[in-house]
Amino acid sequence: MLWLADFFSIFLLPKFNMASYHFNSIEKNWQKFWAEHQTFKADNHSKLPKYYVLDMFPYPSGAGLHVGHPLGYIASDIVSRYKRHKGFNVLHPMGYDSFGLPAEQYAIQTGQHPAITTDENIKRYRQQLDNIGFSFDWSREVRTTDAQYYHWTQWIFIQLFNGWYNKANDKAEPINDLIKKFGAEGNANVNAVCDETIVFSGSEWNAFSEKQKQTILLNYRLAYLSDTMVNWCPELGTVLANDEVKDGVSERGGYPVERKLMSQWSLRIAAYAERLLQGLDTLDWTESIKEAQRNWIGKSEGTSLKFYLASPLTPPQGKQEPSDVSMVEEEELWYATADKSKYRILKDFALENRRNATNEEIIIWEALRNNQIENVKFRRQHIIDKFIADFVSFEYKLVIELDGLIHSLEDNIISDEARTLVLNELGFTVLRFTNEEVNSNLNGVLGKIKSYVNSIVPSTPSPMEKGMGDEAKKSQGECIEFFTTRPDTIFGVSFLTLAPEHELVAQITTDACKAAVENYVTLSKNRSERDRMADVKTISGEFTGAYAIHPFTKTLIPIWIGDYVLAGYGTGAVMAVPAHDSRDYAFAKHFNLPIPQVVEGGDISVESYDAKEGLLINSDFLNGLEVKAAIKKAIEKIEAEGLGKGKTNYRLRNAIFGRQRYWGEPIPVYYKEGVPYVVEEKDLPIALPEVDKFLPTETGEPPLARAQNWNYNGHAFETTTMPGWAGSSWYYLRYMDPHNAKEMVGIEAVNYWQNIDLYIGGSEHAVGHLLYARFWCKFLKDIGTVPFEEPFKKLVNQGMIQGTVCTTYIYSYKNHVNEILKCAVAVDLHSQFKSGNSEGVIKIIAAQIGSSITDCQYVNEVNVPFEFFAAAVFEDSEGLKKWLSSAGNSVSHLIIGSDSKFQVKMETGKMSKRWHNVVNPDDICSQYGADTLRLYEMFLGPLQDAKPWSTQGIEGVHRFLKKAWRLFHNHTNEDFAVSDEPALKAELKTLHKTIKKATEDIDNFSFNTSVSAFMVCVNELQDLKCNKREILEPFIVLLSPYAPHICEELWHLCGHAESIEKADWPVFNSEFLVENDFNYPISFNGKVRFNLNFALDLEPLAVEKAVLADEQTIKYLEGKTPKKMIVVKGRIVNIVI
RNA sequence: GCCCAGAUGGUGGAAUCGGUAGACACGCAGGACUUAAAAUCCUGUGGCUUCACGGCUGUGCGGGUUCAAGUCCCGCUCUGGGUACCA
Repeated sequence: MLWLADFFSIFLLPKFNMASYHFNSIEKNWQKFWAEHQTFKADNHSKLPKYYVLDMFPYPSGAGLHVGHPLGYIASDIVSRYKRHKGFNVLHPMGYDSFGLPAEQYAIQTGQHPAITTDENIKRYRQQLDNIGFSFDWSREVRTTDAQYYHWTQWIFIQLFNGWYNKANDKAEPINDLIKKFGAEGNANVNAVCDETIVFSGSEWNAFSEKQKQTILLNYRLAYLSDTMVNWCPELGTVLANDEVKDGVSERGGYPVERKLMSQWSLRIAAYAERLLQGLDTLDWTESIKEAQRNWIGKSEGTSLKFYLASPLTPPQGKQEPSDVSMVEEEELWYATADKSKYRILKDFALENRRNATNEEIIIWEALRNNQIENVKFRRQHIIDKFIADFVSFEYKLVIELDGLIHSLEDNIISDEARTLVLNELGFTVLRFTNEEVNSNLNGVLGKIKSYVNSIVPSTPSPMEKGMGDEAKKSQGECIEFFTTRPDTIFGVSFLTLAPEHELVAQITTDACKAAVENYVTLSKNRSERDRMADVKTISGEFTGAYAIHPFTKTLIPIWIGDYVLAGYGTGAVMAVPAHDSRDYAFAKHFNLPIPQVVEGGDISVESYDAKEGLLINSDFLNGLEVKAAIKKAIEKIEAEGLGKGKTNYRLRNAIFGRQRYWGEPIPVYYKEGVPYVVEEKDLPIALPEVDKFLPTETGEPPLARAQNWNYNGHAFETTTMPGWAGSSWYYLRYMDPHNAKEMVGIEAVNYWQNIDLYIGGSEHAVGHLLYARFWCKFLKDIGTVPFEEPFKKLVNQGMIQGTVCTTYIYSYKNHVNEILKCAVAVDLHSQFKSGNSEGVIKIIAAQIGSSITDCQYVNEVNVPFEFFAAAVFEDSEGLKKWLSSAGNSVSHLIIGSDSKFQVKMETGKMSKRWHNVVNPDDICSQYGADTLRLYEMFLGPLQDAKPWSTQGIEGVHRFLKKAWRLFHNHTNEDFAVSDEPALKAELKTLHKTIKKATEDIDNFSFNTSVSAFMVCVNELQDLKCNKREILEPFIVLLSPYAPHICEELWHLCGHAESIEKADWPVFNSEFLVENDFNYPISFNGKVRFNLNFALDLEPLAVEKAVLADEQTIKYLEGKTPKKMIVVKGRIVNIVI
């Protein structure tokens, strides 16, 4: 193919075709010219209006660019070039999102440093991009893997760490201000987005140890360390964000993902939930992307609501006391006072100790519990710092220890003296008693406690006493809290459902139901996330035997558990209204529970009526109200009675920010006594260290733990790295000021360029990248780094260019001499095999191979390169066999279809190395030229639509360029020939029609239609035999954004020394399109029969008269009188008979 | 299930405001030039019907509004994308 083209260009064309269109040399020349003249360099100090066009920068994968990548880049390039013609100072940069998993996976397999792989891939990408002639300002290139770049990614992390979200001002503020406030007045009046509401005074804050302060501050910081349930992917050895997990497997690689509790860096994106939601309304994005973000943020407004239990809580196990603090609160309390790094272990020990209490311990506890001694509240087996105290009172800062107890690991190592010392340091007094004392002289022991308690004044509530606040005391733990968006349906509640994991399940379950409930809980625990997701239809649950009291009707409501209720959302409990919620309805039907209707509408005997419309019935004080009004009234009543509060829930979770990976930005954090600190800004960047292997350590720590001297002034560095989206969340800012060594972006640069006028990229980033980048932008606005709140004003999603995926299936079989062989088989056999008809498959294979087959097994499916196939069939069987064997699938036979051709299953799918269907744009460029590729990709259809790649039609576009070229050249000898004669009216009309269309189409991103307008223009000019400069020069300016090389060449042939890029966009003049008359379509009852020409200034009445007088009209009227006549000036005439 | 987008010739698609459906291109058929091929150019090309003029029909399906509907409204079917026991 190639050699033929070369042959013609070298030997034939120069001889006979002096000036034909040699795209290869033309394109190379101009690409060189643009690079040498820095034609597309953007100026930060221009007086011109600015226009910022951005493409989503690519991850430089090993497969190189495929024809799908440039689609969006071509569109943005057209807009950039157009805007330059229109007199804008255009910023159109490109870079690489070069941290990522594939390079690291490759590094693990080969030992090759990811930086090397990445560098090679970038070189290849750059070459491919250059071939297409983009007008990028390469002097501004950024790479997320550059230390000069991730310096500032780390800097942003530090700002997040040093920031907290002040709800009062609805913005992020410096943590130092918060610390000052804590010191002055405590946190009672701080309205922050934080994890826990610990209340302390200013003096208490000042009395806290450094460690305690830091622990509390972590609850406020926007970048924080916490124990979170994460999506752990063992195969990849890392955690994944929610949007990186699809259907229980990793989006990249498709490996299973499990839920795991880990200490992780997270970003408090949820603080910005409302602003992220509100901001969407101001954006020029497609509705579907905005909707996807709204769903992801998942705002739901409703109310919290308490149901009191009908009977007091029964202890689930003999030894566990009725608690006035629920287990959750107890755990939170532990967490507040415990050493976080040891918390997980300690918690288990504490629970274990409680369950296995010694006799002496039980004796003391029976005396201390329920405020029996001097009304002092004691807790048992409570975690303080690294220790588990046997008994503790926070008000009196008193710890009571019994000797002879089995302590936790740490306790065994550290002596009792040391324990006492540390506890004293924390402000506690320790009283020690031996088991013998307790057994022989309990009264003496209690007396000592009493006299101590009476000797001191109890302290005001401390942070440790969180959970002992008024609210907890009032509730007395005997209620269950719910969240509902439909408080109006409160009278339709016929049962309550708790998640199987709900904390109260064990405590409320009656003995009669205990076995079944425990069984069910175990069952749901063992069901993996994936099973639970896959199996949505099966309804399951158990009755706990317990009842709650309806807050208004005071009737008894049974409490069930069911795994359709998620522990992680709301309160993990649902007030079930089966008549008006489809899931509750299904549950009620399945277990035969009542379905009382409280909103009019629908047919409750068939299905639930979920619509938020209708009048309330059977609902006491809500009767007769519309749903909306009823919701309002119900909330008022619930709040008035102290049963709950109007509340807004968001589905948006805080973003986990750490990855147990090597190839990412190091998190600029070090640990001092287990407390995280950020490094000083002057020490940035913290460069990614060298490691011997890119794998976790033997002890399971991330790869960075392998690095030598991985510490900061002797303090160990964080070993996790940032996730892939860190670098891409702010890269658009760095382009504005890419070489600034002092700041991430200078204020002057960001004030000039502002936010992005046009952002083009794939819709696969709908929630991930676009949401995170918006979050960071809002944060950067809060801290004064950028002057705008939304980074991307207008977003256009280009559709994916899909490839063809060809699949064949491999079977292995044994022949008559017991040899094991393999054959590749057509699709129809595979479907038979799958449906269990292996007998039939064996028969067909045997018939083809011509021998008896004793055994036949399906082995796997193999994707075959598309280039082997013309149209789902394959004739070169030896070639295919060869390819299969080179891909590791040696086959002895191909099973041929009835048409004696080998058939392959063909589907459209993603273009990827994996499917062997990547089409390289370089091939198109060398065969047809970059201009043809650019025009063709635009001509394929609307930018936003997904389309399978095919080269049919590319000839037409190429032909068009050749035609355009010929307009400038003499027909006989092909010399350049443009005339300076004035243009004719018809020629000007064609030109201005095209100016109008091309201008409007770019503004509407309708690039396919403007390509067709150019074709129409060239066809018309060709018919007019037009070679006039007055027409052709403006025309190539119009065409140049699409096909810059050929236009640049023609522009210079026309005698211009400067780049066509500097030419002004032609101005449309409507005068040339003015028509004096119009060929009216004359229709009868809406059917067009013929046309009549009238002057356009002829009034409708006159047109009507003239039409009626026409003999054709008379013919079609067939003697009837028209009932009505419509004349639309310049459009149509319709006669109603 | 829910949300969003869409459905037009053999194919990709056009019709931006309710006003001649199928622009432009591919493919196909026929022709010109040529020893031949390539390249280029010309003609035709939704379906049915007719020697022809023409007629009928036609934008996923069924209704409706209108002088006029691919376009607006109601009810479906199917396809693509997103999302999910979110209370």
